[in-house]
Amino acid sequence: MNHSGIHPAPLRRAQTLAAALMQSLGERIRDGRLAAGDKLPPESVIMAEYGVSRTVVREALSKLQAAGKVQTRHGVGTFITGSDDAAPFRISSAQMGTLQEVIAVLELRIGLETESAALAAQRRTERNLEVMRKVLADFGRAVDEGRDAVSADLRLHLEIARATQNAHFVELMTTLGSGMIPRARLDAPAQTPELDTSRRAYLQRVNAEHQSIVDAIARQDSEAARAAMRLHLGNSRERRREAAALLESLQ
Amino acid sequence: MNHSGIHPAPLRRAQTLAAALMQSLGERIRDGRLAAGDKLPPESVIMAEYGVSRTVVREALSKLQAAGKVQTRHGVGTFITGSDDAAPFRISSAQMGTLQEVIAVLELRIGLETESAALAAQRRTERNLEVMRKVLADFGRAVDEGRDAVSADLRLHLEIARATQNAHFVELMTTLGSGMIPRARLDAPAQTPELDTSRRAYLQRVNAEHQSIVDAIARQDSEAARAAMRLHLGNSRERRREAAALLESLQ
DNA sequence: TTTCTCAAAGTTGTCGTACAACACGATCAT
DNA sequence: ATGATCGTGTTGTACGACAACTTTGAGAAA
Repeated sequence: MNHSGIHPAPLRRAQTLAAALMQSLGERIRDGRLAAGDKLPPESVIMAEYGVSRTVVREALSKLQAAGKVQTRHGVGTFITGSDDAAPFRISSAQMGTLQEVIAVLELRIGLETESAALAAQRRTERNLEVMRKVLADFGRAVDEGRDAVSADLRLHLEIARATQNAHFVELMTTLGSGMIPRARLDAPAQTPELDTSRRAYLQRVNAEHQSIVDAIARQDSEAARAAMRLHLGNSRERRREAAALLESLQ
Repeated sequence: MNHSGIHPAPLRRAQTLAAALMQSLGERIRDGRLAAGDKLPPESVIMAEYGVSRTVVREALSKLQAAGKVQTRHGVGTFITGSDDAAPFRISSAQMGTLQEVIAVLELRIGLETESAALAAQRRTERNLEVMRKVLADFGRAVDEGRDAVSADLRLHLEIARATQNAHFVELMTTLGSGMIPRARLDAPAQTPELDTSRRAYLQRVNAEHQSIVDAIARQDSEAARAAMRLHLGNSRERRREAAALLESLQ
């Protein structure tokens, strides 16, 4: 069982082995350890390196292929595609399966949206403010009536992006948001009364945080807006952690 | 060999059976014959319908999954995901034509990369540092020898993104970076001696800023790293403005 | 009756083996 | 020297088996 060289990281199990392997190989590519045009090791070698079956290797390669990162030629091998100038950034909701992934995206949003909030405070129009306040009300109503509040949440963050008057923030936020929507059921009305009251309390805290962000933007205090947004997303990250731990304990 | 029902189109062989099957299933989804939320038939049924092995079916489903069109739940089934074709985020170099556009992207980068630098300071490995220092040296050499320094610039920013250990930062930075490269000629050796000395001075200031970012990351001072990065990108924005004004006056 | 337990069935995840199809380089016959 | 042929390495497909996970429902316990 001599793997000849450095054994790769032992594949933190994401959801399936294939997904984990895809992630690992994807990192190798991003890192530059595997450059454009390079030939990947044969499937048999990858099998040995990671200690998985060929089924798993092939599924991982298949996903990378679908993602446009590699290209396979029958009887020859698999090659890294030379990032054809346009390497579009996208996040599929499938990737948001694990808590790790959700947190990773939140980290990105912290960077993006704190700046977004600060710029919004400087540049928001009255119209932007109107929309924000309307969405804020929608959110509160959704919470009271036990409806799904994720959509209103997303709309608020999108409107803040719009208020920067910089189209890139809006586009990027849209891309990131599309991955959030399918998680709606997680935030949907809970089954038991205890969970439901806890959910309401949770959503009301979220709403209060939203309120203070909008307030800061309204009075054009960009540093306060930045801080409020960072607090909000940081709290979201912690709440995710706690929710995951809670679900774990209920199991 | 009675497939019991309507035999689907006999799979015009695209390249591989799996690819053909993926295409066929993808059409069913787009057609609306399979709507969002629907459950696909079990793999065993698809095998029978198309007369292919489970290997092929699984590879096809795997590709659809990677494309975000379906989602599989272990022990339950495969389901159509509600139109996840959310527009991917991309920036074409063609968009970077006007000064306004360049500045808009820089604003985005300020948000993204200040956070990136802060996280990098907390999480960077020794290997990350090595690469950063090497790239820093490359940059300096390129400046001295009058070569193009944009590529080294990009590589440094990419390595900082890598040091966050969060793949999304790398992916996004790669996307943003692909739009920067074609601007190389602007930073290429100038024609006249006066412009050349000014260019050198400019690039040496950039290098100094890079140095202080890397220093902060090296000593794991995340707030300093954040500030240094913000300073760097903010200065870049101003330098762009000045350069544009200069070119304008020479016109 | 109601609730809980758990056993069974249905489905996807992984493994292993075998062979077919393809590409490429080396070898051999002419 | 040249061309055909074979061998080897690699990916594509098939089949069978079992593990892991969910859901459901039947039976046991309250």
